[in-house]
Amino acid sequence: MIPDEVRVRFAPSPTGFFHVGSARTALYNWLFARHHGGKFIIRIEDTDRTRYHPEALPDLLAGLRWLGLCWDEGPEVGGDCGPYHQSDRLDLYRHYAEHLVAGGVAYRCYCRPGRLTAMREKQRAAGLSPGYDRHCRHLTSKQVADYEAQGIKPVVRLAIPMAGVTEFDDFLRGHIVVENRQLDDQVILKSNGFPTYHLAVVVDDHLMGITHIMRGDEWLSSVPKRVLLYEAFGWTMPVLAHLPIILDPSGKGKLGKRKKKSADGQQTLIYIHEFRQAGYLPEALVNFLALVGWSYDGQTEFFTRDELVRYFDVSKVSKSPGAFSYDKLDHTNATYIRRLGANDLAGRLLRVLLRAGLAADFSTALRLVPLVRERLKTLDAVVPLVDFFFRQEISYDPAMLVQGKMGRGDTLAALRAAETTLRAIGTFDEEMLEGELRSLAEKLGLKAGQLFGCIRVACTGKKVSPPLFGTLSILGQEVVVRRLHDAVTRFASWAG
RNA sequence: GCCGCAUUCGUCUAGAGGCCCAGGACACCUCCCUCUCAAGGAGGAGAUCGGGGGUUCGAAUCCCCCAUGCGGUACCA
Repeated sequence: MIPDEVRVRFAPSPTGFFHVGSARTALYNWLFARHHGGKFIIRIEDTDRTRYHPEALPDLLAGLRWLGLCWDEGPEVGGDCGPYHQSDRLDLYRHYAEHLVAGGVAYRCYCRPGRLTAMREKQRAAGLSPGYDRHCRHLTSKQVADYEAQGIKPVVRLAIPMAGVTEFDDFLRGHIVVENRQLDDQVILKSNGFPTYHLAVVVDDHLMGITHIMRGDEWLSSVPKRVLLYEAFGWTMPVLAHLPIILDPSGKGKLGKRKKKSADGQQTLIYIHEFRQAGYLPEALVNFLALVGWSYDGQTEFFTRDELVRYFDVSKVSKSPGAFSYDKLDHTNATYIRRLGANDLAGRLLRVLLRAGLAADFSTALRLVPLVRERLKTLDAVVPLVDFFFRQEISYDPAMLVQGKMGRGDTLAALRAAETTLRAIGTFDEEMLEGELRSLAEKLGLKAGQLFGCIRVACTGKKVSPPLFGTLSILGQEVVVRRLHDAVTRFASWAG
């Protein structure tokens, strides 16, 4: 089952941004390769010139690198089986297509697109399965000469046997049998000289020595055509495993290629660069993605990359599609954030803060870490949580200063007392602050929460903030006193 | 329409004839902790294993039928 050297590939088509569903497929291939000490190859399937998107390839490679899915052969790294762009391998496909035509397994077809659409419409109207009517399968040499004389550029079609069955084994789904009459005489070489997917993939997988193919379920029904090609070439087919697709959070449809709102109106992220920008850790995304469709023991939820490599087993991949749960991703991400070392987290947060235009520095970021670490689902979430540390002015509705069961007079008195107390305090560390403010609350006849809430709003402009004493301590006496003073004046004029 | 694949708590899944009146995780609820929000701790609710037939002493696990969902049916991948 496992040959001397395992070679797997991830073969995306550069038609759009790197999608999280593709990323999972890439991940499984990568894990499989690493698990078996084999090679992970990237091949770019750019045979559809009409759907080609120039930003797709850079986005893909950046995404793979971000996720840590390094490849052994492929774009930018080269390898012995190149080129790794199908558009650079056109001669190869033509050669093999020609070989098939010569062997009678394929034939040239001169039908024009108009005739084909009309034919399909008629078939559909008649309640038949649409399919090529094999008009050109047995042309006389005179007919061919006529078409050629008219300058029609032919396509090459695979001549599917008229009867019998094609069978194959899928590592996950078992033995599958399809009747040949269900199969169409698929185009394998387009009139522009480009191959279609079916030919290119077979030729490349063979030439590149691919031993195992793991790809999305949507390809399962095209396998018989490939079996026929392998047979025609006399090549042995790699081991196939068709992976279940990833569904959107509702579990109803495929996680879309396009950005759309989920049922609850939340923005859903689907491209890898979006997860990156939103502050997900690549290691968390990898951990999460590994578990959509695969499980180790049904118990373990967190795996280091090495553990993933060690434990990954394709035979334990689920057969049924799974919904993408953003809640679970957030949970995984939050857990990874909590486990990060302080310096590491500080560095990552610093980048986010700077990107948000806040004048942060590393040492402040490091001091912030213990205050925010347990409160972040994503790195970006740090911005609204701590922005007040880096702003000169904060703004808020003075009404927020009034805490539950407090009147305006109480509030004003509390703010004034807090200002006085904190102005007079000697050391501005957490312990001292807590002691002073607790006794102040007592003196004022307030619950600790009431006083603290009041100060919180005055100093952060928010009802929710990191723990108060740590926050005040980092803010520093000068800023805290100033903000309390501002609060007193603002509140006085607002309460009028 | 035709063909193929799939179907265990809302979601991700464990489960490969008795260990399962189905286990874990997310989400949800309650309580504890508590300066807010989190995190953490302790509990709770939630699946007659899509439905119906078999096989068997015994089925979520094997077989058949049906239903539903998804995918394919392109000079797209």
